[in-house]
Amino acid sequence: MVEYTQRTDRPAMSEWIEQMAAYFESTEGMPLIAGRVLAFLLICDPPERTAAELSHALSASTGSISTNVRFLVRLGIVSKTTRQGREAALYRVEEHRWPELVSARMHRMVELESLIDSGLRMFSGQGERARRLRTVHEFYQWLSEEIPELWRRWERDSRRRS
Amino acid sequence: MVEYTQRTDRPAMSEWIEQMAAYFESTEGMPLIAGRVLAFLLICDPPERTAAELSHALSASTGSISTNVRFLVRLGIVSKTTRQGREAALYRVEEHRWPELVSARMHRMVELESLIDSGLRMFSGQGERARRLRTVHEFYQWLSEEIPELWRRWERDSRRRS
DNA sequence: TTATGGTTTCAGTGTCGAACGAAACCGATC
DNA sequence: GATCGGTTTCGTTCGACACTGAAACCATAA
Repeated sequence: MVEYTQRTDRPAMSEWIEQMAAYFESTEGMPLIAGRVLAFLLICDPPERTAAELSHALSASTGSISTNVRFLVRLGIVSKTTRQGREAALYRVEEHRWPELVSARMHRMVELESLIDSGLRMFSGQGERARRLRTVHEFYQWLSEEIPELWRRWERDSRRRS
Repeated sequence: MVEYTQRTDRPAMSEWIEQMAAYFESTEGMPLIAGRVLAFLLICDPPERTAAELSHALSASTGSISTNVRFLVRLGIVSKTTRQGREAALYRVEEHRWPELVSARMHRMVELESLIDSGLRMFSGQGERARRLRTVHEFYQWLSEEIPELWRRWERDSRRRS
């Protein structure tokens, strides 16, 4: 008889997981299963799980778990640990990495600055064309100073807290 | 003989438009055509265009232009103006709205706080489970104070500039 | 009223990617 | 060696959605 390792206990728990997955799907474009794995790893006890356990707990195919877990590892929010004498790899969420991910997301937003910039150089001659671009550009110039500043502040504040 | 209203003049221009569209597709999940329309409206001269002109300039079907222009209008970054005595509506980019859009995007990121919060309440009993959630929660608590602050600063700085 | 741009609606097409499940693979144990 | 979990690879299915093009629609001008 198989001992299923703690399925998503109560309905409330699996509902919370679904909401998390839905959030990541809609705002980050993350596959549903990846979001479920991430959410589950945040609250499962013990915190380390094998791919097989994830597959059982979330009733997703082993194939899907494999690709999505790899996705999360590449993202940097989940880590894979192996031990000798134990064939199964263990996955756990690296929750302290969360701020880095959000930071990276914001930096990608600011990346648009360089594109706007090149457009501005390209059409600098024409007054009206440049006007609209300049308005957007001024904003990104401001933002691209503020965002790094924001994360320096986070470093400082979180260091102080601990 | 038909007078095409200024197709994407030089190859450099249409390439810039493609890069913009690609950016919005990859980081915002925006349809390619919507990104093209947005980019084109940022640099076209004169700045107001009819749907038919957009269709010509970007060689996209009128149907696609219709749906994507509506999408951009609903987003708030493009406006539609009609005049009496003129059946064609004119579209123009509302470049001063750009900061609002970026702000909205960031606020959606912060929305995760409430979900994490509810999870935290749900599992507050168990020590280990709550630990990971609390780490993430502390970050979002900090962030959800900083983000509104950031935009207050933008209001202030941009007012000063003008 | 009819004719003339222009715009929207809608059904159909093609593409992309999420998810599955079976087969292959890999390490460790017996 | 063979066996046994566990993991990855891979071909396939399925659904979503971007895009098209033609038909319907609408407002103005003749």
